[in-house]
Amino acid sequence: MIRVQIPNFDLSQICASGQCFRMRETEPGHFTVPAGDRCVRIVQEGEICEFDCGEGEFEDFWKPYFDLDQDYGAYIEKINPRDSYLITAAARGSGIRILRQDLWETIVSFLISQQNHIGRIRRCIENICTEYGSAHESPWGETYYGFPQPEALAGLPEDALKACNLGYRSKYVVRTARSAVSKEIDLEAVSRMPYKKAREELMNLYGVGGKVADCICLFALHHLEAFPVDTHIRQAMERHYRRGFPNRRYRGFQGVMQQYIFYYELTGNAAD
DNA sequence: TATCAGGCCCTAG
DNA sequence: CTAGGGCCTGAT
Repeated sequence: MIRVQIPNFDLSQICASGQCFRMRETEPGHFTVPAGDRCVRIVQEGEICEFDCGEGEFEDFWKPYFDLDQDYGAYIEKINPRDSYLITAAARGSGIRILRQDLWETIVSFLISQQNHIGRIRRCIENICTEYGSAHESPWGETYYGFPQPEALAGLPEDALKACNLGYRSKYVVRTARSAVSKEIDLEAVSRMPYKKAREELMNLYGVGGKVADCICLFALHHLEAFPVDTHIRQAMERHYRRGFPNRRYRGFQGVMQQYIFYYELTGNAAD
């Protein structure tokens, strides 16, 4: 059990920010976080968190996963004080972190996310894990399912994942799994590429367009300059940044700002 | 009952 | 290169 104090860290916000579809708040302040074949339980009260794992695993895996060494207050301080919209959005989501999720898992997750609702996205991924992932025993005695490797999906017929409720996205996932297994795309290599190159490479995958590629770059590869534009962000841009988002000012960490805006738009901003 | 979700593919012009 | 139809399913 690891007990730590972390400023600008709020698991509820991260859970709702939609970067990770497997993370759950089981009861207020109690979280289960699956990642790849791992799983950890965390209890949060204010800035104090208790990670239900050993120190080695915390340092080596979860600390980088949640980007805990980064000072997000520093990002927030760089926001233009005259930009009241972004100031408000960042205040609302000040506990958000940009995660470092597994590349393969993130590719599949965001292939599934397109033209889809969050609830269904979660169910789809859950279905895939229980159907094709391997069972594991958690330290606290629960069995959970890991995320299946590409090999587990590459041999399926293209529409097999419709049984997991993916609909027309089934073939996107299966074909992408085949590309990974055949090394048509080298995920190891992609993970070492700079943003633009990685984005370009990912867009060669069947079903991966610009928006999905940016989500993968941001939420798995930690390219903070990636700025995924979906319908919510597009609307926010039209309402608040008619002259374009000030990319110059936030160069290199626009993705962090995107998350503040996305979370703010998603969780409702009626209290403006 | 229609519309449209955290898009992308494909085909026409 | 740009525009527009089609696509699974389900929430509203």
